[in-house]
Amino acid sequence: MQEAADYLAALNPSQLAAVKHDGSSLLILAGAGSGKTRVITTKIAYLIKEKHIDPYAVLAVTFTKKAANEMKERAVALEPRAEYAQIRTFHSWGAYFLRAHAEAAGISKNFTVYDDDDMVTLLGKAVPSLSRQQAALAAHKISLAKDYCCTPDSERLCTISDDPQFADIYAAYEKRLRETGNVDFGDLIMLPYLVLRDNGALRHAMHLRYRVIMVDEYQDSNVAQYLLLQQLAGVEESSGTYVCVVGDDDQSIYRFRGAEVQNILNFQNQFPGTDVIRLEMNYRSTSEILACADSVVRHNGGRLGKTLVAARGKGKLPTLVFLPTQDDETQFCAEIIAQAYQNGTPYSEWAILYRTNAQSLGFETEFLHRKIPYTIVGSLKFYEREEIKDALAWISFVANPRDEVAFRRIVNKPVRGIGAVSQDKVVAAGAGVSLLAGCRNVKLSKKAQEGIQAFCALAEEFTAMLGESVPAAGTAVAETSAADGATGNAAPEEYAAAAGNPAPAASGAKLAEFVEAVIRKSGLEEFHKSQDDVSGTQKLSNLQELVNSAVLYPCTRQGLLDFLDHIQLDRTLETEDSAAPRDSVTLITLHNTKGLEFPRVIITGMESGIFPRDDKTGGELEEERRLFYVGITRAKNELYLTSCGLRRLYGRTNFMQPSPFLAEIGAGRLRVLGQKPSSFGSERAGDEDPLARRYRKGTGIYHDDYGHGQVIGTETSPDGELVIRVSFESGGIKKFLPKYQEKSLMIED
DNA sequence: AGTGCAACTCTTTTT
DNA sequence: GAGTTGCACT
Repeated sequence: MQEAADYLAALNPSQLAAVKHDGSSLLILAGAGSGKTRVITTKIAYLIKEKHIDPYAVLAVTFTKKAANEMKERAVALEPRAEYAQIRTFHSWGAYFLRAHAEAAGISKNFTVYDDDDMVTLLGKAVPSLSRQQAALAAHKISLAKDYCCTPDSERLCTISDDPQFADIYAAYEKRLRETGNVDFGDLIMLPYLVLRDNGALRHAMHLRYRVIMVDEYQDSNVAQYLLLQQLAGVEESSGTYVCVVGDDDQSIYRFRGAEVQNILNFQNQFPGTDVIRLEMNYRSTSEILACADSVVRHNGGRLGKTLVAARGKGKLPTLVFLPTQDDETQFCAEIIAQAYQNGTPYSEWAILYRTNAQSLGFETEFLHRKIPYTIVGSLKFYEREEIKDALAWISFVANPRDEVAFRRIVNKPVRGIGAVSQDKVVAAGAGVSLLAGCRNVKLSKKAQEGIQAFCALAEEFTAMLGESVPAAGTAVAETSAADGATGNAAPEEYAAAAGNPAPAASGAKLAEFVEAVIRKSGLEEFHKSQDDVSGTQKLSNLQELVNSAVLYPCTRQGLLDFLDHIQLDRTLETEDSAAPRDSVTLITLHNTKGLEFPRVIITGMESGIFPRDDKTGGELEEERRLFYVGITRAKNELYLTSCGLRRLYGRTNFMQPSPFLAEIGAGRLRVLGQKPSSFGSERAGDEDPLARRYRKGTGIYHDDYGHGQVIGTETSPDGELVIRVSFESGGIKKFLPKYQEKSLMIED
């Protein structure tokens, strides 16, 4: 009892109301930093503790593995029985459901998940007339269609693509995908929805099972997820399942991935009788920072509306810094971080935020130079590396020999003389059944035939290692103890030797050894070792990293599938390994900051065209604005915004104007440093510029890229520097900034 | 089938 | 400017 009082006493009145709420659906509008996770986890604990809900009947879904892990951890800390609640990502729940109901969904129970690249590969084969780029575009559209639960025959497909052939392309892709037995990410949501929609008994069983369903970050859910939630909750069937969604419409930033803000805006209509509780007390940021955030997001229409109240003090006024160039920007950031470090502020208190990954480069260079440790979040993706995808393809193929994409990836790597033509023949012969059967049934050239033979032998050997298709149970038991001994020594060579025996690997073996054997025997190790030798890459050690990550899984088919699910459904978890310095500055895209907080934040590149991008209008512009809002609300104590007058973009130097978002923050909410560009109402720069004399109107110019030309006019850049306009004989008119580009501007008489 | 060079195109990306 | 794609050549 005492314990119960304690964990509830930590809540403010609205949080407590959200935890105790019952009787109808609930929408919790949780502003940034309002203790959202605390509310969800406390509610889970409360339901189990106080309301005697069976933990097994609780389903809580999030969007990222990280969020799911954190939620589980914190709920279990409050109530140990929460261990048995289903707390997972939407997609991992989908995978779990589909493994149990593979047949109803029309897929293999040994399915693996195709990522975006795999989709493009498969689509390229399903519709060969598509160029690589067309295939990539169509694959993206197919993903989007699935995010909206549109099948190829759906009437709403035209809202996804106006290409009249799109439905056929989509249908061809689906046919080919079903032949592989695999699914793509969209299927992990859409297929469970379709299965439940069409199977009343199963739906009813789900209603009986899940008495409580909670969804986190609901503003980033897509239509398919909404439809799935509707089926699971049995809204129209009075299932009595309690639904609680938590989110913040102001932080919806994944529309381009199919997220539909309307889900949260319309929740009250879609789930009749919904109560709404707002969490508006912000425990993260000082009030000056929140004032900026509010003044920005206020410019958006169609909000549910929320006003954050700072639980903390006023704090420092956020700072806006105008800088001449992007190099000044990186230097400025490095400088204030280094100075703060001198005064005892750890590097880890700082985060540098940018709109695009490409912007990280300058900071990396500068920080390297100044020996400021940094960590880049989310740029290098472990699972997307060639060697990792190769190894995973082999493993996936062993799990599911209908996997065409995996087959094509590995069958001729290293070279076995099996070219595209031979591959097509094998796939045609084995489609929908088994590509290994296809290998055996197909007639190929002598060279290709030999290669296929070697490939099949490998595949069969690896399959045998999973310890199934055992001829006699008795031998398997006998082999178990023997192999256990070998495993204890963990010597890969020993295992390899043991695996050479006709008897299958035993149940005690670790999957890591299987993965290692696959990598070595398939020739991938040798193949990538030579790549390392030539290009100085780290492919071999990356492969070793993959082997290590399999150590916790048993060497069985189930262990293998679990391992693949883990990899496919937790892709953010790159190797958080060795190189990461303990105390370091975080370099991160604005998107990736969602859910994070830092004592000191610098949002860089606050320039029109970069942030927001200049092609953004209407709803998309509002999404950019929300992204800015997310960025601002990451800051606890200090916030800096930087804006450059000149930026290199795609190899060209461009004049930049300050982001329109800056003007939306009212005057007086920012301390402004640096030279204000003219558009912000600054006085003109001084009169006599020595450069102006050299580059007078009429001056002849020779430029390496553009040839001969003549200065036809001069003006002043946003930061008061001389700008010349040059008309070239070749036809274009270009602007130059002599101060920075003098080297490429030769003066002619 | 593998290599080399010219041409293209550049967001964001939980799963 | 850089990384990638696609074609042509061997």
